[in-house]
Amino acid sequence: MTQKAADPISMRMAAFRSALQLEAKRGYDNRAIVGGMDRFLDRWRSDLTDDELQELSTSLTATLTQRKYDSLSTEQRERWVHEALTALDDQEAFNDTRPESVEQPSPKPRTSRSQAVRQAKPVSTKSSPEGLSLDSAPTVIKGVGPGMAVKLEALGIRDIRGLLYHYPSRHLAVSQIANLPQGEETAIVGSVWDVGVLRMGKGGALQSTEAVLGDETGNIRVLWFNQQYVARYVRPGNRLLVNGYFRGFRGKPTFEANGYELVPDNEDRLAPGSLLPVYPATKGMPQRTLRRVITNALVAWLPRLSDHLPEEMRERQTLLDVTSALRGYHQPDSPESKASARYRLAFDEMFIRQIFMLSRKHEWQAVRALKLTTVKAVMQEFVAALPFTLTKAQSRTLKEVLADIAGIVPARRLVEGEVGSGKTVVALAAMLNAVAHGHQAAIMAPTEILAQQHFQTISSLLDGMTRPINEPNHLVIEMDSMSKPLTVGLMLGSHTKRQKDDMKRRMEEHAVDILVGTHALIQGDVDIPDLALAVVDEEHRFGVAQRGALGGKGRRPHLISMSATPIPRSLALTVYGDMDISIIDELPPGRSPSQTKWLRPDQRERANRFIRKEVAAGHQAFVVCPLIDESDSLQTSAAVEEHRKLS
DNA sequence: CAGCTCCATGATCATTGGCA
DNA sequence: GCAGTGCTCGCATGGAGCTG
DNA sequence: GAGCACTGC
Repeated sequence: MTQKAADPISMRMAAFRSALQLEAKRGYDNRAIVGGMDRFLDRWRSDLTDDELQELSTSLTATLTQRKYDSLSTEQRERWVHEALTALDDQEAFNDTRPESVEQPSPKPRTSRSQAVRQAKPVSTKSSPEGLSLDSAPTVIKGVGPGMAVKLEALGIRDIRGLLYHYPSRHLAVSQIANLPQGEETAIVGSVWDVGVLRMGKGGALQSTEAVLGDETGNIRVLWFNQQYVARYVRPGNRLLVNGYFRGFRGKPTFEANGYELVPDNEDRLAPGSLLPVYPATKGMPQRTLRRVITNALVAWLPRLSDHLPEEMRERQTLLDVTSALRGYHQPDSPESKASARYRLAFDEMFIRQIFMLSRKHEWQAVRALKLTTVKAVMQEFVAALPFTLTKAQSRTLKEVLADIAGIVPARRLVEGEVGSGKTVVALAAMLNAVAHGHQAAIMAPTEILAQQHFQTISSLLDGMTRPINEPNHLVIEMDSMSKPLTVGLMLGSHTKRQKDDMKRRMEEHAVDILVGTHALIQGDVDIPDLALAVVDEEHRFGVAQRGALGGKGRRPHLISMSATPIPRSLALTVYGDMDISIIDELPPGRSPSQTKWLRPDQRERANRFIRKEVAAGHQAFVVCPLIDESDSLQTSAAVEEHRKLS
């Protein structure tokens, strides 16, 4: 190591002292310091200026003349270390009594600045906290000015709350030097014994910083590639936090550092076993700064947070209070405390979501709907006319739906079931029931193709009852149990304006009873004056906002939502907390459940063989490709290419 | 496609001094 | 609102993966 | 070394 900077003598003393103490702790095996004690002494002494040498006490000078620590016996080493420590004490006592002018002959004033490791200031807001809230700009935090506020904004942080809730994306374990894990990023905290610049790379073009860091368990070489300036920032005697990887390089154990951060001596966090937060960051915002700023925010604001969950509830659920949870997730002292903090914060997210959902449901149901009591005759005729019998799951779901719409509280029900499970049958039954009361119903799909499919399904389900007409996009149904025929209309965006206008007019005149179409079209263009029931397919964000679109004239339609997305019930309850849920978990007989297989790229030929076999047996297959034509830049398989391979 | 964030990777050369 | 002054950041490169 | 944040006016 080279390029010694002149440090205040006290820093050098501190480094010497910790080296001695570690040596004692390790049983005087001369391994406390890389290279051994003798080399350390040489280096240490050669760093002193002549003036500084003059200032050394005689006992310390004597100690330093000791050579060949290596050759001493353990007892001799012990004695020598003891003497050296005493000499250091003397020296420091002597230094303390010296007048100030002699004390600070250091040529670089910056030492005092860098060395005055930023103590956690008792007040972490700039001005008085009066009039500030969690919504205040982050610039009220010490260390945050306009420039930094811009960078924080890029991270989505625009107020104090944003800082407190800027969660670490991961944590690093703080390890001791003696048992650093291999191949896993960790953090270590230790005292700096030596720093210097190291030339490497071709012609020594890379100037890297090398340091020796020690804790109670040992010491290690730390390396910052191509960051020469670290050597100017870090001084011997500093307490330093580094994160990085422990690797052996050509037999030399080396810690490849990614970051560095000075740690105040009185800092009690960062004990071995605790966890260091790693935050999502931006250019110009190293982890060190984010940690500092967030710590400042935590210190100033956590005490002022009040918990939105009542204590009784927290106890019942064994949840931490918010304050501890936030502190515990930002700065956990163990994996366990991180886990319990995380649990509480996750609970909050779920809980708030639930509240939001419930309020949405509340709002939806604040307006009355039409009572659509079950018209038994119609239901019986419909079920009897079906080309199949309803499965148990379908009957159950239909019953639930019919019960919903029989009340004045607008229904909000999600019917979940995989493709082919028969959701449309249930929806159609409910719509017929609405029509039996003399009202209108609509079913909406996300795409034209799906809308068309619904229309066809309805047509085939009611096959025996359709009356032939020569008007496209219309279906006329005659049921014995109904006093008059009913009309089903299909409206698509691709229809001509004339067709659409015609359909709109018929809807408004109530000449159409059931309308099939796409979400956008029905919500945007059509006024359905007597809408009593709306069925929405595969649209999960259908909320209160859309109520206006659905004849919000002091009345709400019942809402049935359909989804084929197979998510577990518990998750569905969370995500669709504003809806009641029915699950059709049974396929009609003859339908085999679909199977999903995942194959690796090298198993492609297996898939192709399977396809060929099925096709040969007269079945069909389809392959989904992300592109139609092969592109130069993208390595994905294009439809054209895939087609060639398979044919 | 651009613009990001994140992650992994990077390892000289020659002289010198002490010792056999 | 301004100026002076300390404090902090300041790797380079390439690939992967994400988002507008 | 350059910009930022803080301090003191």
